Amino acid sequence: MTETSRNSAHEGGQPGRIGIGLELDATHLKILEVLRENGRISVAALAERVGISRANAYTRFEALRADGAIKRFTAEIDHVRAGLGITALIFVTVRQQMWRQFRAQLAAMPEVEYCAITTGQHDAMIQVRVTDVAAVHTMVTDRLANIPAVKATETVFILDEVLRRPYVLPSDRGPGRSARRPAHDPADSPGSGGPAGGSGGARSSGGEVPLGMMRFVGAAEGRAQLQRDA
Amino acid sequence: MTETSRNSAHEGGQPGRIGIGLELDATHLKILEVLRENGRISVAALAERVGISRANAYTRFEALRADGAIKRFTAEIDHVRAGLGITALIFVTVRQQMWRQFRAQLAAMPEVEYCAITTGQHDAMIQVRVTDVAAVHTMVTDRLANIPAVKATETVFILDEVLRRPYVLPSDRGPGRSARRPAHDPADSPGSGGPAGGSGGARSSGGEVPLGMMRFVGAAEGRAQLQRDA
DNA sequence: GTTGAAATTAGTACGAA
DNA sequence: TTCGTACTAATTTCAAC
Repeated sequence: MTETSRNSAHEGGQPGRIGIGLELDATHLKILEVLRENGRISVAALAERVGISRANAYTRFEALRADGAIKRFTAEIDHVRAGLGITALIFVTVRQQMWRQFRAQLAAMPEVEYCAITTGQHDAMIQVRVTDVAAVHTMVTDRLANIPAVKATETVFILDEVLRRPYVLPSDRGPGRSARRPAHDPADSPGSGGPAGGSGGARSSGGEVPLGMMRFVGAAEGRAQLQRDA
Repeated sequence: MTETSRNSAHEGGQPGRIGIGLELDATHLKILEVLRENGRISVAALAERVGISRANAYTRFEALRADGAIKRFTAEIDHVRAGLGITALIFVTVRQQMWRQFRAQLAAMPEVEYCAITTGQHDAMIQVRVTDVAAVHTMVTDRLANIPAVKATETVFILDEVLRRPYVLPSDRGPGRSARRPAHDPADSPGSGGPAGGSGGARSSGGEVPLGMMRFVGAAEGRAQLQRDA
């Protein structure tokens, strides 16, 4: 229920159908644009803001929902007012072939708001919200340390959340640049084929990383099985 | 409009009033609980699910909105279906006394979905969503590198988003544990007073960090002025 | 894909407990 | 404060164009 979609996989929509199920046109994107800023707007008002008829808005709204382009509607809550003033990032190194266990344990931790599998030095990044700094320490040393799948952790505190956009859309880019494929020199790509298939040469540097350097690989050993493990 | 609230500051609610403006009781939390999972629920249905009258639900709903506990309602969008299949984290080291410029430049980058100021090796972490890997490279080398405030970057790709909860609430914890202050030994805190006032001793380690180690400081030089700079 | 009308539901205001 | 009810306004649905 709380699991998000895989980057490269579908999420239980129509079984057998992997790719896109709905071709999003400019109007669809416009609807998403309005909806991400005001998720409680009525469809009637939405139609007016987008510039289409109400019936059309209802049809498209329902299509976006059914297709999965809109996953859910949610309220953005002020964590500080809700009593969770401390936010931390915990970078986790996961023991190989224990991803499934790691995922299961994560689901049982209510203070975890976000978890992503990453390339680079660590294997996963989790964001937690707790009441005080001590709770972070408890979380890392007591709860995470007791998971066999967790090999090592590194914790960082979030001092300030500068920016949070309610989901980026390709239409955010100016009309001059293509949304599908921004203009660039095709020769200077660091690696083609996407990160999910990443298994290129190891370029792990120890100290300060110069501008633009990417940690593309380094902890990919246990990640190949990720696709079928969980 | 897209700026989120400071961890330790208010956000333009009632001027002069810093702390909490509304004491949240169990019913308020219950409302938030429902609303974060279904932001489009009608107040009538909300009242029924929470177990209060409609009039009461309207009053509390409005109070939560006015107080700022609910910041906004938004639609969760499937970035892959929207055409932004690549997600990356860029860790940025910011040149001292250039935070204001850094923040301003960030606002002009539509592909940035989230940016947080952190403790640890780097100063900020930004999450970007783009169409392909090449766009990440372009973003880092062309756009970020041209910001004088940016000293160094380190990029990591997100292979999978395992978990995303629509905002964690203190009520997520079981009823046995206190929401305000979880039971723990007060002596084993890594540092008291919260991370916002962080200026403790430097404990920066170079290689693999053992379990539970925290990068509490290390790049705090330019961060003290953060409170008044931007 | 659009417009317009009917049915339903949502939002407001009030007095009572 | 909270609840219940009645009133008003809006939204959603469904029809025909």
